[in-house]
Amino acid sequence: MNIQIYNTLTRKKEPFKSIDEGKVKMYVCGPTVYNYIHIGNARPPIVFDTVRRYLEYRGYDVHFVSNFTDVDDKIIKAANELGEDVPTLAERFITAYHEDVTALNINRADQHPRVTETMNDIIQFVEMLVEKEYAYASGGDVYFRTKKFKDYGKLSQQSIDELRVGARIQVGEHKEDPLDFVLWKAAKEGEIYWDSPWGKGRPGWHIECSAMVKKYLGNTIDIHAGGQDLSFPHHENEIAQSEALNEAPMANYWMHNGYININNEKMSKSLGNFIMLHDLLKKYDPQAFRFFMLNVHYRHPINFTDELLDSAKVSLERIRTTVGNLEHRIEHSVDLGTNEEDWKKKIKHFRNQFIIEMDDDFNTSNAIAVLFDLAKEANLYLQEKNTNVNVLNSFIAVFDEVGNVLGLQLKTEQELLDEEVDQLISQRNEARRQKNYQLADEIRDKLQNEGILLEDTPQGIRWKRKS
RNA sequence: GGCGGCAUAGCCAAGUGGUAAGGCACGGGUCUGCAAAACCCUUAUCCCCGGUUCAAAUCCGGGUGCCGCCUCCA
Repeated sequence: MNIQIYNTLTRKKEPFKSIDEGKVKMYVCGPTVYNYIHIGNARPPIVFDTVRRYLEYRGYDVHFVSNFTDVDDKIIKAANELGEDVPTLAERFITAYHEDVTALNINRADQHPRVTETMNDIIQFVEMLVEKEYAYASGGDVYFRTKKFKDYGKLSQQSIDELRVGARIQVGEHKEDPLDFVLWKAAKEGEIYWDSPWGKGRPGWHIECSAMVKKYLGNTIDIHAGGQDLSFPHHENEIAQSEALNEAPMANYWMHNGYININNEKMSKSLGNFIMLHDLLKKYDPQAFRFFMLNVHYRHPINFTDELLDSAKVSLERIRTTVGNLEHRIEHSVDLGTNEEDWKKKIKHFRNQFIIEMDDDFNTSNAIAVLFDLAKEANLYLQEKNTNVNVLNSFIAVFDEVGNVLGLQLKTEQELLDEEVDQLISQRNEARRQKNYQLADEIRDKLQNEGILLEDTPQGIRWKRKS
């Protein structure tokens, strides 16, 4: 079996083969840090964190790099508006980004390079492009000579001629050709700047990724990923810059995730329907949000509504309840059931099925369906009078293993009850023994109001916190 | 105008040639002191019209509807 990846470059699923056996070099375009990220921005980190986890699960040593754009027009504008300087503002939102994304159980990249810390490499990169005549300085700016790069348009399947028809030169630009794009931008009066061979300025948007990929991962990497909207012009331009200079493919596999809509509308400033992840996470379980995102194949659009997120939360809860019930059974049962091997075989089947689904272009939707199948099987097992601790543990182990790959915490930590609650539960047990169901129900209601749900099982009481 | 995507049950969503996964919601049942959890049952002529094929949600042609990119928005 082999992992299949849908490659935007070829518009096909292809068997994944890494450049160096057992190793994967992967780059994901990161955020421009001028504000909190919105929920659409959260999709690439979630999706590609999951891809990374899966590749690691399959035994690859993954070198994962994701950048921060910490200086650009939007940041400068935001900083001006807030009366803050650019580095302070960027730093603030980088910190916020890490907080938000950590809540979603997204692992840190091996490197998170910033534009401002990669300035020498960027300048060098541009210089080399100028030397090769793929770039030219003009009026303090430097532009990429797009028509000189013959493969231009190969990622987005656009012909240069068609593009040229729609392109336009903005007033005040010094391009030779409308399709040329800026590599280095001269600073306006009062703007933050870095010195360069072309005067004071800052990098254009696309060049940073080319420079960072080269610096941290090399000329050709295995996977380059980002949101669908980045494929043109951002990734197209990255390819042009990098391949013009390196004379080697920039990445073997290009992966792009789909968009998120809000109530079936595109998120946009004009519609005023931006949802900041930061705000969402105050109200919702981050795990439920991650689950919600993974429940849809990464290349398909997702529609976000409160109802759908609620529904995802209930779905996730179903699996967690099963895992909780398995754990509860271990604590409250020493009975040894028979046919241990048969059950273990079944469990193994689900584990294999999970791998088959994920191998198929990271089909998390199907992988999650396997989790529900496993939950059903576990629930059936829990209905047996005698259960075997080893089987229970095997179930839990697979939930844990698979959950980890998806970045979902399925095991609930066992909290200790505080004394008061503990006492109430004892009182209720006593009341039930005496068939004083009125009192028993009163206590149950009281605890429910405090957010503690009681379930009577043949193996004794089980409680959980209301989520 | 160019490039591309999507249309599957009340809702969400897999499935890309062999006769429709999974979840949420709804209804019925079992279990329970009652619940909860769980299990069982029920629920789809796969947007329309043609065509190819023994066989199509799945391939081809033509419609209809929605959407994205081509404007530094993931």
